[in-house]
Amino acid sequence: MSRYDPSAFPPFAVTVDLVVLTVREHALCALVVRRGEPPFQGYWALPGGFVRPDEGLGEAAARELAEETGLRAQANHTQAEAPADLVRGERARGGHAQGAGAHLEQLATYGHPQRDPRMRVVSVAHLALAPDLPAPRPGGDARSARWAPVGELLGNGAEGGVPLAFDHAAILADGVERARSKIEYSSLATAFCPSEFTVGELRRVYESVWGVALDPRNFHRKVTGTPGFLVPSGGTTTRQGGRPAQLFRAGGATVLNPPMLRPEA
Amino acid sequence: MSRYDPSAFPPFAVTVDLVVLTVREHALCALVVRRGEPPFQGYWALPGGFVRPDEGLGEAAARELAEETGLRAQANHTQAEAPADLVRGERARGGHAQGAGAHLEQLATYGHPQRDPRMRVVSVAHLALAPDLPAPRPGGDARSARWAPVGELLGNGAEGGVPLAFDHAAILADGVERARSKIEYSSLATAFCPSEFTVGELRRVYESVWGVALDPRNFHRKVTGTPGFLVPSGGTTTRQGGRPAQLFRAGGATVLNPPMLRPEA
DNA sequence: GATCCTAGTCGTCTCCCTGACGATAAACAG
DNA sequence: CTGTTTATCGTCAGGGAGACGACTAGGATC
Repeated sequence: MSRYDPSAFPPFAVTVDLVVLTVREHALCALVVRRGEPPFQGYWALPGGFVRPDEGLGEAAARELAEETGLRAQANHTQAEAPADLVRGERARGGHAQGAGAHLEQLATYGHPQRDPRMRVVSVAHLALAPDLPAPRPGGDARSARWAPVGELLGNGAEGGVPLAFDHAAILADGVERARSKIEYSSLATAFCPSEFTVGELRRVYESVWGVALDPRNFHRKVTGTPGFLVPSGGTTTRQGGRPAQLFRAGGATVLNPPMLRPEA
Repeated sequence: MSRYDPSAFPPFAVTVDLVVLTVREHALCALVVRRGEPPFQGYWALPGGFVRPDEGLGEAAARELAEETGLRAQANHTQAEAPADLVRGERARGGHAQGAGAHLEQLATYGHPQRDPRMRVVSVAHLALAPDLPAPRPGGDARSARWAPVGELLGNGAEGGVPLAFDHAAILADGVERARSKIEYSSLATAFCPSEFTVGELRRVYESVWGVALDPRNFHRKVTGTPGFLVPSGGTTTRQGGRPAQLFRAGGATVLNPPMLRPEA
């Protein structure tokens, strides 16, 4: 049989959906937008949209991310096409002032036949990690958008929390789990921080994403002892009440060996 | 703007491509089929095909896997729709006689606009791990198929090895890298083994996938000491020249904590 | 049958990482 | 000056992993 018959193929709609995560007020938050039309009118949903005929999947995700948040994506590793104009994560983190940058990577693809009641839609979900935005008003267009704590969306306890449209709760759960596991063995937690940050801020990122408390002394020893994870930027800060802290920026290392251990047992 | 306009959406073709890996003669091998028509006529390619209008992505991958190898897929964790008739990996490994079973999971999605010269094709790649098949003749239909060592396909040294069709070399590379990293922190290496196997056979799986030599004594201590990884089945074997080895089957554990460490530094 | 070879299994020793936690440093609030 | 808060440095014990010796139990060879 002809495996790629160009004339007779079942047509699908292809979209990208975004799990955009940030840490706000010691809580892991996701960007959600309110749907203005059926189906799921009035429900909160992940931002996303159609992939255009002439753009790649990562490009579409970066475009949607920029439209929703103004963040310039730094397309990152993983698979698929990496357009030449998007630098790879390893180089980007070091080079640019990443004030408006965010980590972006492909998450997974969701294509259940009935996931959209109107037609066959395959959605390539992407995961974006962003520092806390100075402008909490994300939506670029008229739809309302907000940062919602993921615990609120997924329902950490008994109830399922705020119901999300389509299968977006599952997508969000997968994205959160990916972020949780990935900061274990990569330096990705720095994507939640501004370009300069303290060890304490980085520790609060880990604590917020994992939902645990970490020992400040062991954490400090670990992150400053891992080669390439952090490089001191020279300055110090006096943000909150205590002793001024040394400022760091993300080093060149992308993988952490040995990894950060998530306490749990 | 209307994000999900059902009437005007750009149509895409959606396919699944399979990275099917096995270990044969102390080498990691991938299943490739020869293309009988243009483009890339005569090239080796990954098996795959169109997703049908009424089937999910995992279903399509399982169907293609069955068509090409006769393996019954055991759809595994990760995201996306898990049809009710496909058991999840954790339960399946324990329960069934897994003689004809293989691990199957979604890998990543590739959608560069020009990846197929004829039309816009988005391919949802899947990764399958199978034990060495008794019947080395995989193809179900007329096309020729073979198990090729991945080193041969990807060109571990200077040259790029056998050229693969489309972007299949990149997909294969991603699949191999996924397998290499995943056997570190999961019990997935047992998917390369028959239902009963020895510690030595499992060690040779790790050695073949990673391309390194492991200390038999430390490996034995590690795998037998990890709770839930292996359960003794009672029997022993006298395969090759040495002392008979104890037989095991895969235990219920899916994640390895602490992980197997891939020597490298 | 004695010997060699091969592969499997058990132990030991050391090093390094981690978790637990005490102690000191440097800011600010009263 | 004293208490509070956060940052940073040190110490100590336990566990896991690498290096490697030793023993076991089969077949092959002489």
